[in-house]
Amino acid sequence: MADAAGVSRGTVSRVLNGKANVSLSAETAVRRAVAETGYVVNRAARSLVTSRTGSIVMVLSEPQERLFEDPNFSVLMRVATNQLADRDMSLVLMIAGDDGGRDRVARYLRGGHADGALLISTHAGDPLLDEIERAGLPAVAQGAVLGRESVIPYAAADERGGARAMAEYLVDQGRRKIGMITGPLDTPGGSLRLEGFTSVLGRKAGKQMIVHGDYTQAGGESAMRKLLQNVPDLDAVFVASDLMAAGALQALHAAGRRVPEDVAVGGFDDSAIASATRPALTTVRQPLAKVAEETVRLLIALLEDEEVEPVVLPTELIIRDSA
Amino acid sequence: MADAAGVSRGTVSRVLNGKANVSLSAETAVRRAVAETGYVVNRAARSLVTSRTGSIVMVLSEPQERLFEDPNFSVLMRVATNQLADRDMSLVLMIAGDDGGRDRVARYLRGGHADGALLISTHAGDPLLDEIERAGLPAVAQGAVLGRESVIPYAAADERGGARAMAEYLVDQGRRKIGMITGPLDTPGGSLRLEGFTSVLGRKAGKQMIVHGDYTQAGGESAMRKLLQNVPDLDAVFVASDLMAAGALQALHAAGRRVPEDVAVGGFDDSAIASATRPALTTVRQPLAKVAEETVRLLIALLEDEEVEPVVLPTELIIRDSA
DNA sequence: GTGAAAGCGCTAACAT
DNA sequence: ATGTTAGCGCTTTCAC
Repeated sequence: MADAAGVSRGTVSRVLNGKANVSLSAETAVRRAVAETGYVVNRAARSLVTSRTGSIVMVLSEPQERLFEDPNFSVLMRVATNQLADRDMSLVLMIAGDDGGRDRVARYLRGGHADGALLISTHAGDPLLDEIERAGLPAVAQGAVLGRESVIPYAAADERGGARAMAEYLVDQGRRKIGMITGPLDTPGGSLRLEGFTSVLGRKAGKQMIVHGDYTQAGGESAMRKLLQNVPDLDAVFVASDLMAAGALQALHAAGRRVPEDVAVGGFDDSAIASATRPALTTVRQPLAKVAEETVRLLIALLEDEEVEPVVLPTELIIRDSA
Repeated sequence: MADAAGVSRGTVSRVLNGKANVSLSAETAVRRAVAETGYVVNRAARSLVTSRTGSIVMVLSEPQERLFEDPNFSVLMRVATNQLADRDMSLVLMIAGDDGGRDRVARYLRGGHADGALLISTHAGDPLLDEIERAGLPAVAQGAVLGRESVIPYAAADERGGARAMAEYLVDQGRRKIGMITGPLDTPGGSLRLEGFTSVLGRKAGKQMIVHGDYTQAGGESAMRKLLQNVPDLDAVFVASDLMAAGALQALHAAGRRVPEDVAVGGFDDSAIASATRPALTTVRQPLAKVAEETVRLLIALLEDEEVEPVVLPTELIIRDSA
């Protein structure tokens, strides 16, 4: 390569890395040679000397079943690959759904195989978090990591605000007995949406009005059954995800309740399923693509040693037929 | 590391790579030292000398909108990361949705940055295919790549058979005017499901009975409208994906047709949405996880220079309420 | 069975 | 502004 351009290896390297102190003629010669020979740098060799890998890991901390269904995640993936590709970095995917997976990810990170980590739906108390902190690896999360909000920067939708908007809407519609089906409380979507809900309902959000789900459709269905059992005269329910809401609709249908006449149902996410259910779901739209973009932007900033602050983006109430 | 174990670097390498000619005592010493020092091999250095990268690329050739909604894809991803992680390989994700993306992937492959490629929903005639062939890179596809069935091994569901089963079922139910909404014809799901359908309906599958969709819900909805316009007395429709079928249900509802009384609707995939629609979809279940497993198994076999044959797995008719 | 040593392709420090 | 050179950490001959 250096021969083909008639310059030294050092100069080739300088051109390829955009370093200063290269004459125009040398640069032209190198670029021409690169084009002619189809030369591509060997990343392994570069990585060996720079000790940067040019790749970042996307860590999915999710029990298997959710991965099948989560819409957020594919958006983030798309945005992340695109945005990283622009900087010639690549995205490595790892799943830390169980101990074995977490171990693998930890080994991988410890091995210095990645320059940074993108944390997806990491639960509070995940041992991986200590590992990352100890390794001093730049990391950002999509959605706040509960309890680590100040150490791990994140971008997220305004979970609390979105939930509050939905709760207020249901109240404004004249609903009096409003229940909630939450997500797992160790996820921000689980606890923050609940917080938003109770901040509006106050003491009316009694213990028997709240049932915890697991973000699956089947989970939403059984949670709804339980809620109906707890509170037979329920007239509205706020479900923390559209998928669970779809399950809740089925349970309500099976119980002979009309939606929205007898029971109003509010979802969260505005995922594809929201407009497919019957009745179509009134829900809270999350600006997923924007959240994903911001998440990646934060990581890139971190890699360049810039200061970063968490980003919280506004949600939007989408009114359809279920409430 | 070599010092810590009291042996030479060469011996350490032999132990770590499971090579022969290592005494038990040396092996024990090395393993102990590894455990004590927390040593992890430097992949870049290894890669530099072996010229294997230890990673494989998953190439998603999909216009952006589908990625949001495709269920197959996350299953494959999960299976692939797990299965590759078992062999200490990592999965790099690339999206080749447009020319820019394709270029990036091509550059990446040409640069020898991956040991193999996992092709997802690659369309017939994708220029990337030539690139891969030229580079001699081991590659397998999920779903047949139309026109390259014999050069690119693949694992897939029996698209044709599944479609045939659905068509036969609709006929057996006494339906006479059966339409179809297909996927894009340059995808195996598009053309093979159509083939299965016409193989049963024969000349009854006239041109105006077939409308092409794009696998999106909105596309299914508009395709259904068009179909109703073409054939007002339609009494059944086979839709090539559940998501499009959800759209079709909405169009039918809007047109005042009852499902299944007036029009029977059959879907394909048995994805999460199939049981969420009302009425719940009668559909064709694809063994996604199995397909994903087989796809990865094929690639691994290929990496080890074994002979591989395409794998086609049986589908199953799932009868619910829509037909 | 094991050590010594060459070298993978690159970057960065040092000369010039 | 550019060439020269010393490694980066590993695997792999080649001796022994």
